[in-house]
Amino acid sequence: MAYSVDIDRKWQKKWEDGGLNRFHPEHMDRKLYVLEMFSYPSGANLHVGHWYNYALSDSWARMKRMQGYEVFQPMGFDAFGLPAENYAIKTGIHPKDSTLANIKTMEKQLREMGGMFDWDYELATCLPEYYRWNQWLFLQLYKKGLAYRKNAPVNWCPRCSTVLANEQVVDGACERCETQVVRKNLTQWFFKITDYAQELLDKLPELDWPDKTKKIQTNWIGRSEGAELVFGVEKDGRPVEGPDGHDLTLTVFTTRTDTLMGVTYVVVAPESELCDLLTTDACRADVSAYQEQTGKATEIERLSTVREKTGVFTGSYAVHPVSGDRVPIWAADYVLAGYGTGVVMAVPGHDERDFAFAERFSLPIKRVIRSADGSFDELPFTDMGVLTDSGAYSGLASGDAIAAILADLEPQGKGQLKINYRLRDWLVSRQRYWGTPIPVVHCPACGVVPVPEDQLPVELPYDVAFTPDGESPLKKNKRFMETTCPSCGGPALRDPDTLDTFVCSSWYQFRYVDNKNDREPFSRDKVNRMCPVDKYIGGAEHAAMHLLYARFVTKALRDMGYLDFDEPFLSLVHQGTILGADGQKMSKSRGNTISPDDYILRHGSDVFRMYLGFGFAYTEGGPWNDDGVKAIAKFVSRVERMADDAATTARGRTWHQDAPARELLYARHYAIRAVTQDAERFQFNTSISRMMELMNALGQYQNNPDMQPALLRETVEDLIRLMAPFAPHFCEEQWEKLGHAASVFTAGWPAWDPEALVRDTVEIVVQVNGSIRYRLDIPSGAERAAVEDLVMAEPRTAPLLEDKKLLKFIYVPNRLVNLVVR
RNA sequence: GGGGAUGUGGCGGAAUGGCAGACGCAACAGACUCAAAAUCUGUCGAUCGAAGGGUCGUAAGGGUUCAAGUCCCUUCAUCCCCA
Repeated sequence: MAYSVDIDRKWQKKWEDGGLNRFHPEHMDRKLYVLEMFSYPSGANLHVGHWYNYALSDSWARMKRMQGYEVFQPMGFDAFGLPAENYAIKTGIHPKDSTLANIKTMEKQLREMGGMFDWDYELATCLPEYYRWNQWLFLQLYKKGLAYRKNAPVNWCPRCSTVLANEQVVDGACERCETQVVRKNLTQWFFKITDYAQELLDKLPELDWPDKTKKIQTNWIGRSEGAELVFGVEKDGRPVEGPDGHDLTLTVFTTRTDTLMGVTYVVVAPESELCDLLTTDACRADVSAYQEQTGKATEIERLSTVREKTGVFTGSYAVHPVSGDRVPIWAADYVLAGYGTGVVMAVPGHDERDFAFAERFSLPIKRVIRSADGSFDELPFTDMGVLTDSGAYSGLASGDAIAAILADLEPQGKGQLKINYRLRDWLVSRQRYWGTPIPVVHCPACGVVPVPEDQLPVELPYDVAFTPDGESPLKKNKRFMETTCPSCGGPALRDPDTLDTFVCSSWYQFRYVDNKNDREPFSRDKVNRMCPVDKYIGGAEHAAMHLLYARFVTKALRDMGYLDFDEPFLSLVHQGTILGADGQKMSKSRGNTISPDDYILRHGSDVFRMYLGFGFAYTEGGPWNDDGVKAIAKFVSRVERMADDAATTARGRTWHQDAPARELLYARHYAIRAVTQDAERFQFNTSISRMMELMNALGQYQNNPDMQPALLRETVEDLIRLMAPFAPHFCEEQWEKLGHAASVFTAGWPAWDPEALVRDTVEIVVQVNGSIRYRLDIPSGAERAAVEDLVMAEPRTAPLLEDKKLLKFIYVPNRLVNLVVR
């Protein structure tokens, strides 16, 4: 029977009936946890991106299985989130109904893909069996002081009067009604990831992750070493009383304490509370107008260095900590309230943004640094250098000046070393319906009261009006909202917000291993034995948030005693993106999408899978090409014909090593080694190339008059085993045809014989000053001296050295000789 | 704006600092065929040469090295990410 989708179905059924994909916890010593990022159950069918991620990771896992590992490869669904809710708003279909239906379809398609998933370990985050443990996690973090509430700005659409997620804001406007979005403060829940900033940074080097992903995390965390300096404040000629009753001071964070004597003004973020405190009555109107205007700008716009600088004088003055000079305090939106202290000392002579701002508003610009080596140092000069015009500090190098200034300021309480992180705490509140309810109760008498663990889950009600009209949808459901206080028993209200879906995905890798546990989120013992995940595969778009959140939660769980390791994912691979045939991102509006189903019906799922493996560098991706699919279909049918031929020749007969046999043996073991090594590092395209070469060698050998059937057959069987992870249904069929009763996946992975890879002679190139002059056969593995004799004795060498002096003889074993002459 | 990548034949893509273009597609030629398809064989970076062979060639320009697609600097282009 020629390979087709029917073969797929035959083997899918056999695998299911025979329990081939079961994970056996009793073989824990050989366990390998292979995890693909779970998917969002959107739309109806799996798209090419799902296939690319899941099918090829599955191939890798299948290879590991053949190599003797007990592979744990679960699958599940990241089932809460905005798309289902937006879909519901548009169509009226309840998120729960659409999500559960989508999951059904996706499960079916994942089976049809031939994935080696053990469905006993499936999970879906929108089910109470799962999200009750999200709530549990929230409560543990709350107990530990790692979950807290504070005011934070949200994107607010005044027209829809609702909160928008960042992805719902398009060019500063609401994606639904195109109204300008404003920033508004709301009390929200945060996880204190910043407590772990340093460890998140420190543990990165030991992870087997792509360098660029580590770099993204490093930048995201954004550690900078600097100092906090304290300025005094004068408003209308008098000190200002701060919220604590003491005289108000301004603390700034700077990495350039050496430029302190160049400060000519100070800037506060317009949205900060400090700004209101500092504004004088005379300036009140201007500042208020400015605050309103600036509320519309996004952070990215505000931090841009090319954008026209805006700002307004607050009327107050800062008192310089060293000179005691008074400098004006401005409000300007290039300073953010959420970063550092929300106050910046402006040194226009040595900072580009301060310089642009000072020019725009005619503020003084003062040089206090010169280049150390006298090189060009036009202002703004932002490099380190030597201090000038800085009083007692003049003449010091920047580094020394920082130490000297801090040494002077520290005793007065006006300055100290400080490490600052760009990372901010994780905002987990969402004013949305389709998510995990936050398990706290707001009691008029007791305040915020956590729901006792034995009352979890706080179930998400089904019957909710989720059309947006300005409030969290849950707020309108009286039966949900109205409850009694667990502490005093009086009437109280539930929290109407839900948790960010990144909470679900921050710990799912632990739930998989114990997904049916109804007493705890997971058994500590099981997780310690099964985790961390050995190989994690998913899109690079999660390089910052998801991966950072999961790392944080792992560390928090460790510190609370629920598990005993530091990192959730030891080794990480990102697959690339498959583009449309036009080289553009696939999208319905461009009409360049590829539907896997059509190809699978026509060619079988293995041809589709193999094309994905062969046509792209896995971590790069690239444009789709129909011709490439045909090429694979052709290759698969060549292998099938070869297997047919081999199956008809008797097995078990011996063969001997003659010249053609040695050629084939070389090709065979070369392929085994290359496929093994390349597939190991997710180089599926070159792995498949090597299989094609082996197939070509088999074709040659088959036509040789001295062909020995037993060797042909043996070699074909090796090819089938090498191909099995990439074409699992097809290879099961061929394996069966070749007379094997058991699955090819129990047949073991072929081993290469180093002996077969040693050839008698090798061809090297002979170069003169780096360009190739001729090629020469030498005995394989020859000593340097022997090669030198051979080359110097070679008649072709003499003319190359005529009138020249041989300076150096370079020999790279078995590759080349370079004669360096003058 | 910042951060991260990428740039190699007509195309997808290979190359631990050591023979650039593996493998495949497309194209061309041949075999088989009444013919076509399928299959098999060969050619296939540019350029000069009848040929042996030579010269040039990995976005552009510089540099390090006996040797650079690979390492360093500058420029250009494209793509991705930004709580």
